[in-house]
Amino acid sequence: MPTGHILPPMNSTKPRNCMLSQLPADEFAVLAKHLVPMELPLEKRLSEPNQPIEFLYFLNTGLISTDAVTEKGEQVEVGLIGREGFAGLPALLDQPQMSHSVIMQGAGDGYRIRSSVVRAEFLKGGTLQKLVHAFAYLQLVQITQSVLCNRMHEVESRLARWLLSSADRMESEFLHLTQEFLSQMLGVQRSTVTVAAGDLQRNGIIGYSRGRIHILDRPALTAKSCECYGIVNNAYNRLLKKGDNGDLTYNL
Amino acid sequence: MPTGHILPPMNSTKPRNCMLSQLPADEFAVLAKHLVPMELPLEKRLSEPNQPIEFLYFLNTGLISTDAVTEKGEQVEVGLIGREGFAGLPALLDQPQMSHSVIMQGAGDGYRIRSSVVRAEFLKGGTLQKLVHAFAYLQLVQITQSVLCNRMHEVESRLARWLLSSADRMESEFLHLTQEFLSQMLGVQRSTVTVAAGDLQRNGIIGYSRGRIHILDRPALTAKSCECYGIVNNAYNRLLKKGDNGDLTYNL
DNA sequence: CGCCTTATGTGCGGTACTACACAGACATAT
DNA sequence: ATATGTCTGTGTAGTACCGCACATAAGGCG
Repeated sequence: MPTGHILPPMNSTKPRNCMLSQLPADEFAVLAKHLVPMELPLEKRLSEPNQPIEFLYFLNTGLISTDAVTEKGEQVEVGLIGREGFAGLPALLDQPQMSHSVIMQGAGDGYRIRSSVVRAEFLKGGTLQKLVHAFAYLQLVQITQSVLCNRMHEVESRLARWLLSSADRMESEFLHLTQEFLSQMLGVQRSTVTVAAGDLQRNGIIGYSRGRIHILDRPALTAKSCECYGIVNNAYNRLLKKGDNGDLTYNL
Repeated sequence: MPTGHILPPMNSTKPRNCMLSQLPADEFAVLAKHLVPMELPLEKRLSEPNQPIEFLYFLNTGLISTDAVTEKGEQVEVGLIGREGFAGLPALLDQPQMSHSVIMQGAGDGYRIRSSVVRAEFLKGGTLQKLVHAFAYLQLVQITQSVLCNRMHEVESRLARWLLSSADRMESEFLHLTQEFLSQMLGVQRSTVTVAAGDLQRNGIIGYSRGRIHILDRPALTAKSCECYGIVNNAYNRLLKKGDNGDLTYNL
């Protein structure tokens, strides 16, 4: 039953990553041998655009951001990943690369594992496959909604949506990001973020200073966000259940 | 060897849909019993937002557009599907719905099939699963790039990208769409499309009249498009090979 | 403490669109 | 031939954001 003992540092505790923790013992055992626990500091890059995806990353804490990039250096965030998932989905689809950069957007820790190991287990069709499919669906919903959102909704709404989603995945109302960083995620000018964030600040909805953001009034922030937040959030709530003990599990 | 004989109307010919045609005989036989051939006229709706996805659609000819929608009626296209794939991917991930509307954007024909049938076969892990993974990857690349494109690139480039992609999937330089329709796909005003398309027309790059668009100068149109076209196109070319006989096959 | 770096605020001209209105061109039905 | 609907062109006012420049503030560190 207690499977975590295989892992050196997180000894005798189950991974907080909810895909790993939800695996039956036999499936987990296969992966556990290859999981390398590690700290994942802010802005650590997990994979580079158009480079082979050698490793997957399963978070216990923290937040991963995947960003589409162009050669010109244009960059926009397309997805957020917390402990409900992992980075490197294309590798499981047998595709070694993507024009993405994947980066830690909230400091935390997790496991690195060679993608070929997970892929082999994924193809066997057990619980892991079910979990991956559910996670892939959530990513799909998220990215899809971002296509529409980036086209139709204005900066302040997108900022609100983005702060809420990040806080949800991080399970924390405190985020560490500068306006410069935010502007890259949202794909707007830094000074545009200043204006939008300043407005939220003046209304007491968020507080921030030098890269430390604190969500003060979540209902008000939700009201400022576009409906994209609700649509994506509903999908997460449909697929994931959070227990009183802090466990997060997929409804399979 | 000749598997098509199971199908009433397309008798003794293999489906042009390249996922179906590439299946080994035994896998195809399982699906073939349930495939319902049908004409798919322009603007036929294949699934409605937030409704159960009961059927998948595999095209032989024509073009499917998937669009993200909001309750307000905002709408933007997120993906194009031709005979290299099918509509209804979320159903294979065991998720019955999506806030998408799926519509025929180029008239054609194909097969309808109950999603549960395909899902059962998909989970067995044969060739079908490989094909679905490859197709899912292509959709992912496409959608992801659209997130960035919608944020960063201006209408004329997006229009050019979009015309090229549609023509690629349709395998035809003639498209049937009004500017009204185009404006919904691109998420801009109809009159904005008039201006952008008028510019392309004046430069002899495309010709159009009352919903009939003809690509006249593909190199010039490519030059007008943003690099998103190239990025997505490269992914298609990596994964799909087109034979001299018109066959389209995935490199598995 | 003063200095330097990093983060944030603010202003200003320019632009790519929006929102809306209306007119002309063409297509089809009566 | 006339009517009716559909598609396309054009103009005008307004706005959200860009692009850039520069000012201010807030730690970090000697």
